[in-house]
Amino acid sequence: MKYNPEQIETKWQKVWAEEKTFIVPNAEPGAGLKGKGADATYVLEMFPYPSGSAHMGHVKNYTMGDVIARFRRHQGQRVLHPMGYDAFGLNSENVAIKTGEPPGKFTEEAIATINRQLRRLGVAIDWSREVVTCRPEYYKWTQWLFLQFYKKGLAYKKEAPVNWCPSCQTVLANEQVIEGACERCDSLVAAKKLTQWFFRITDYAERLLRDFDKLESWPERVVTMQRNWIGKSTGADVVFAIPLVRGDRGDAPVPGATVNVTVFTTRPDTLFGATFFVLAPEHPLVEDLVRGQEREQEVMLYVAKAMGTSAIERASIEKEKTGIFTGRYAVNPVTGGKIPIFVADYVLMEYGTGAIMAVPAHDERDFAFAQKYGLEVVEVISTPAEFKDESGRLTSAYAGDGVLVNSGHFNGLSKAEAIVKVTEWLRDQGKADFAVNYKLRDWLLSRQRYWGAPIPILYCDKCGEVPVPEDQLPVLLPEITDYAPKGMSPLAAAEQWVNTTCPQCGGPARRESDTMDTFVDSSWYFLRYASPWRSDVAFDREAVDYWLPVDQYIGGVEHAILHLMYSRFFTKVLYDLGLVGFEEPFKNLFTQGMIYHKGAKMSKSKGNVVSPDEMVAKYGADSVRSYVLFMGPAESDAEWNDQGIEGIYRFLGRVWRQVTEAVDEGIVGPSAPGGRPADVAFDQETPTAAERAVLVKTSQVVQKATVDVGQRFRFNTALAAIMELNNDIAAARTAGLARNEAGRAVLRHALETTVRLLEPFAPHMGAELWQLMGYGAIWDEPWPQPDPRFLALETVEMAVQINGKVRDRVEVAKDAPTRDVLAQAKSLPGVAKYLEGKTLVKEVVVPGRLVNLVVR
RNA sequence: GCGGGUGUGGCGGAAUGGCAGACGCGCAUGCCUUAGGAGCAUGUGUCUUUGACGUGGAGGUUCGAGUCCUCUCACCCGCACCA
Repeated sequence: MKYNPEQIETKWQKVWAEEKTFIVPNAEPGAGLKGKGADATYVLEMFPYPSGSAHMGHVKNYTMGDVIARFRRHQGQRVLHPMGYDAFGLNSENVAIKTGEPPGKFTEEAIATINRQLRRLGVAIDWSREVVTCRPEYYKWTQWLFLQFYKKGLAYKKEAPVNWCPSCQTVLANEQVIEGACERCDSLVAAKKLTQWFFRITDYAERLLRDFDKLESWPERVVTMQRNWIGKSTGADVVFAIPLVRGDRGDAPVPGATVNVTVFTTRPDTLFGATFFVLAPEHPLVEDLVRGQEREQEVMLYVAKAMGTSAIERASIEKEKTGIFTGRYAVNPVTGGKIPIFVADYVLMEYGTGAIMAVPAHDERDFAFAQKYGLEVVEVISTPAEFKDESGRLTSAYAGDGVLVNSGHFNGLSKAEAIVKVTEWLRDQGKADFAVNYKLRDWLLSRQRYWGAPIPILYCDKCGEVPVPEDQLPVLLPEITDYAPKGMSPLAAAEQWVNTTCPQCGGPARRESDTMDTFVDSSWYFLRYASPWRSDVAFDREAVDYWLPVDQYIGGVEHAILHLMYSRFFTKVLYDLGLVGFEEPFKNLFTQGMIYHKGAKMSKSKGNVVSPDEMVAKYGADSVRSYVLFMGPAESDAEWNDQGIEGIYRFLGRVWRQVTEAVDEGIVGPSAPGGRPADVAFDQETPTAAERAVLVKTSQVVQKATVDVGQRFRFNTALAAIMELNNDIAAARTAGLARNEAGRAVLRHALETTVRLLEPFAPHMGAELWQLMGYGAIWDEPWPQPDPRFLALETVEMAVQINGKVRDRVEVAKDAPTRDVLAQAKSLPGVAKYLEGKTLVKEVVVPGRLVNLVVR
């Protein structure tokens, strides 16, 4: 019987669908369950964005999750392994703009395609829990969650300079801007001042940092990336006074009157060296300071120019810093000295207060600026000579440690001491306080696009901003005909939909026409899986308590910040709202590497796409699944190799042949003697050396595969071990192990074990061979256990080294005493000749491994 | 610039401080076959081959280093004027 993957795979896929094999009910309601079920495991892969069809990256992602899910089921866990679609978003909308067809149509077609592909891959998914974010039964609850955030003051509207993508015709979150360009289309992002909706994620900055401790296993680099993104720095807020001058407020300034500006600094210890002051071009104070003053025109011209410069250009570090003197001065709060105020584009309005104190001696950027504009440089931290020229002038800024100098009564303090002392001193005068600053900005969630969940807010002339009452949810997307963006959401043009009545006063009201960022949809989908059928709540609390948090989350590293941080934020808010009982949604995270082909990421434009459908048609799902995991460590990027899958296909063919032949020979299968496979224990008194070798190999491979799959996620080495086992079985059969009953029993055990270990990777072949062996549902079998009696061979071959070089080998009993091993080793002819006439200095014996004799 | 990572045969990759190159691909030779992008067997790091050398490079620790430490080079990823 030839291995025919197509035939057996469709056969078993049908069985799994008809028998609802992988549909896992929730625990009985009210079964007294509180909290996570001891037998509950939640394995989740990031759900796909349905843009056409699944690619090899998806195949790898979902296969990996499937292997883990099937493995844990074998270990006796109830496994929640659901699937859904992140179905709102620009891709479908752009198709709609081109074709004029509703985006939902394209989306549903893509979903049907990916659905079919995943089923054809044999992924063990509970399809009864499918979640699709663009369907009203889902986005109703996205809107409901928005309203909960809104009620808590965590969703708010404000006017702010935002990132505008001129091509996508919508605003973007900070996280979606990569090097000044739109992450979707690479267009240069422009700064635009607009009124937009935000989530107050900055309120959670500290907890997002702190709760990394609550995670079990996340890749270090993902944590680091989030940490950097949140960008916490500690220091002080320091108030600088700017004396008013003639023309500021009426014509006669009150003597001593000032306007105060706060700056954030991480280096309050260097305050004595603050020789100038800089405002960002966008800083509102700039206009006030120069109004009616001599330099007004010049400064405002500079401001206009700076604001017209693209974000990338401005951010480019190579670019020379520019700036302009305002003609005004600020008072250094520690020295009382007047320092000039500049406007410069190296100061960013988005960070801190948009104003800085400049300490050129100890800050590289300030130093460069001071050099260019001939500003004073005062050393206040003792600086090593390498940073100075012969005359003792600083040649570059020194940011390192040192002792304070030129700093009045703080002289002699260390940097760390001074940071505290200077801040305290100023705090007592009301001029400073300790402060923490974050790089993280609030999450801009509104989008001027059609294909998203409408923001459930109304604007009434009388009542103002009014949330849509919960019982009126969902706010359905209206059907429209023109999807093209025009700088406003296409929804704004749907007059019938936009114009509505105010639920509070009954008067006319207009709907918010912006929709939500799709990352809102994906920030809670993992909760919906617990009870997607509930139409009365977003999720069933008891079911969520039972299944969540997610035990193993798997996806691409490209979501390290966006999706993963937003989901963490959502979970914390829901925790604060009392809606869930945990603060971190994903206990363990695994980020898989990408699959490349011909040296590049697969993409249609490069023409280097390997189609999963074609590969499945040619080699079968089992081969494709096994190959994507055999390519290399799952977390590494890997290059697709057509000959590689060929090799795996041949391997599966060899297993197939090996087992079917054994069935024909009556070694395994209904006609073979023996009981249930799980009971096979090997009770022959003394196996022969050949039998023992196979038994030992089997147990060792069970042990390795269990650790590799269950703990290390090293599927490639697990498969390699199974290949070794299969090779050894083949060799043993060739050598005549099947000659007698004992040998046949050993072979039977080894073959059955091979099939069971291979089954998570190649579930169809596993099911088919298991059936041919006369057994039932392999997916419900317990995972094989190694037999402790057969974890090591009776004798081991040890290397014998002289001075670290292998000179001979010795065969000894596995637990031979060191003394005997040494004696045997020394008597070896290949060793004795090196010992002759030398002094033995040291003897090292590593049991079971090697002997090292050090001679001189 | 800062942070993180990776460098091992012709290729993908294995190796709790203990015999470097498991497993797979490719290649070679032979067998089988009407045929082979099938199967089987054997071999396959390099070299000046009784042996020596080999994990990007240079040092170090150790009886012993791909693995630990120091320096260095190359490449990749993330952040990037963050005060």
